[in-house]
Amino acid sequence: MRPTVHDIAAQAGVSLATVDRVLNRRPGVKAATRLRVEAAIAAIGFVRDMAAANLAKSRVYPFTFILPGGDNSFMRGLERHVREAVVRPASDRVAISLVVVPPFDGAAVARALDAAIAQEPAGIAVVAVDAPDVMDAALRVQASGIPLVTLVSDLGPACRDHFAGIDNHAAGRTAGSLMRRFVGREASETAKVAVLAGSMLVRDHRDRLDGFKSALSGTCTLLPVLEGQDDPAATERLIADLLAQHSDLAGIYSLGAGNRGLIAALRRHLGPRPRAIIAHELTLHTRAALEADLIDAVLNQDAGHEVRSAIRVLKAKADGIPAVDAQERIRIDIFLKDNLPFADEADGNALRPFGLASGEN
Amino acid sequence: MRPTVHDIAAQAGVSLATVDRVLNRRPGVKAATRLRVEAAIAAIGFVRDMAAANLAKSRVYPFTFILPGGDNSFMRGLERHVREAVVRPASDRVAISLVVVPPFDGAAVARALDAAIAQEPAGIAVVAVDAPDVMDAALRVQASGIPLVTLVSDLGPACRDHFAGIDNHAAGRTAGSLMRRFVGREASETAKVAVLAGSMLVRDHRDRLDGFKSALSGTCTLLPVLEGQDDPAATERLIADLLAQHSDLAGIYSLGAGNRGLIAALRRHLGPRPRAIIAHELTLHTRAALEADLIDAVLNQDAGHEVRSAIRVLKAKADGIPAVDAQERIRIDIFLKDNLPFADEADGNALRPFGLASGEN
DNA sequence: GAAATCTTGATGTACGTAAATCAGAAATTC
DNA sequence: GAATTTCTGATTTACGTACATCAAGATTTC
Repeated sequence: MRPTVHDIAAQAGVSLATVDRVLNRRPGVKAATRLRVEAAIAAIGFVRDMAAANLAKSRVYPFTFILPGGDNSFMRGLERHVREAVVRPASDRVAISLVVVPPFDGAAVARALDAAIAQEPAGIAVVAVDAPDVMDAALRVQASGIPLVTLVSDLGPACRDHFAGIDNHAAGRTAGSLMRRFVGREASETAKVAVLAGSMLVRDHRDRLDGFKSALSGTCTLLPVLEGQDDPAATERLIADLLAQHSDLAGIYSLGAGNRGLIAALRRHLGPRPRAIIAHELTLHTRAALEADLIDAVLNQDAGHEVRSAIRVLKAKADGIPAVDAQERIRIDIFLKDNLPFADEADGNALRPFGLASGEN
Repeated sequence: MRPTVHDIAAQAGVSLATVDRVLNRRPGVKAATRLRVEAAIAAIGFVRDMAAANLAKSRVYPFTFILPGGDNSFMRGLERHVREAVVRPASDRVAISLVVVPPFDGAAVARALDAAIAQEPAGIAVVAVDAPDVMDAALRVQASGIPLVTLVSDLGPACRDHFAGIDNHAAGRTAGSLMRRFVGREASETAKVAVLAGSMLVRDHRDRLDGFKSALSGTCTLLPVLEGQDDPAATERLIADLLAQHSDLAGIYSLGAGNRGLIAALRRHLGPRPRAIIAHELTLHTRAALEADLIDAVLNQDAGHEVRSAIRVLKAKADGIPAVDAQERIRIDIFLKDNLPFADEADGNALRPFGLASGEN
């Protein structure tokens, strides 16, 4: 049996009340006594039962999550993970309210942030849009003393307490390394590689492109970046034109959303496809494309990890404990056809048993 | 505030005792009443507070973990994660005793299993050695009604309740796919690829080799498999000889331990190294080799995930709840130089704050 | 030496659930 | 209709911690 507060009291020869005062840093304990108690704690190796402590405190952490709406598969998966966290009771004592705003609408995000401030939550997590009014709203959040975490898409260190997402420059480099190797050395310098982005206005996409370029660094010829604006039909046309014009295209890097259009164009395309197609985010679509050999690799950020990490960080901030950033670094997953995880782990289409949280990683 | 058992009782118009009987599947409740209570649970969206439940149960699950000793970096990382679970109090109520046995010693593993049986734990996890006496001991464990989980290395479905490890055939296929693409198409058929194994007597290694071959399927010429027997010096000589004899070697797949010898040989080697070097398990050594461009890719299984998964499964078995296998599937991570996680996440050389579990993913 | 302050002990309630006990009520059997 | 059996209610204790209150002892202050 693990030692309890009673054991500390016995060991230190003090009362339970005194142990409690020491443990919870309450005043009214002589320095000498405090040392005795702390020695006893160390001696018997006491660790506070957080579950019991939280139960006794019956403290709840009201958090607000702000996500973009729309039909982006990744965002919908993210939303599912947030909803899962909403109903998960596991010693978390977290009460999450979820706000969905129109996608790519900075003003809407800013309004949602201001509305959240009024609710006085213990923390806010937001999928940010890189716009001035959002940054202003973020500064207002911080000014009101509410911890703020950006999710997936960052705003820069000045506007938030923590970023729960991947290092997008590293993701771009990873894509570049894969591209370089998949394309092969022989034709490398003359090999044409295209990049498909949603919009260069989003910070993540810019970072990925920078990383991609730096990893490729002169081994390939980069065509001008195509911007699909997250519109499947437009993206499909762009890619179809691209394939028609460059029959010798060596690779495509799709660094944002818009995979549906890309995949549709590839599926329709006759003749040999480029040697290397690399995309982001494992969804039903990219998964199917991987399995059908339409795509070669998918880089992924685990939405579930990001949500749980955001919650952990917010809780730590709310308690005034510094978050251990190294622990909260989100990994960049690489998936080939061969190492695909089960569908229900990757995206949000399978239900879990009632009241059970997912297997934590 | 979240609804509690009291709210269910009020809503269903029954007593607390009856709610408890329904919740904990105790007998003595009429079918009709049970339905009423379940309807009330669904109606008010009750979810059991697991922290409080575990506290009240004050149940502990004594588990025994049996790991191989030796200086294998991966196994030491695994041991660290087990030790971490030992001191983790978080609502787990798990009491783990850790047994370290000599590596590659089937008899020792069998003895440890029998010794564990005598302790009557609620479950046993073992890094199995694929030997007849181990299988016999495993069967004795099962005969005594103790749930058994194999960790990292399997024994086959007949001898255990669950395997907490990666699909090694899939891992081999993944390595094969990467190899094929890294080597390039032009020289493919004549490209020579070597495989380095610890010993073909271990099941995991055989599975990986099979998967590797199937993914390569005639696109490369496979040299005879080298067996380094986990001896760094011997492995280094093998690789040095290999590099000397085949100056046109296109790739090396190191499918087991012995990476230290491989890396040492590569570091000493003068002249161009093979285009593609792929190894298993992210350790300090493979990490450093990746960063130094001595290795191109590392496949990894997350030891922390495996340990936590094993604990979850053992607990579920102990409670008579069927484990949800899909949730417990361990992923095959691919790491390039560019998407390396922080050092202390990958292997076991950084200490975590006292009493804090790792981020779970 | 009396008053004020600081320190400690003793005790009780609370959190949400588990589990046990005992007493009735209802349904079933003969 | 009496004797069983099955079901349900009421109540209590416990888990490990937090937190508040009151009393009393120890120490300091003037």
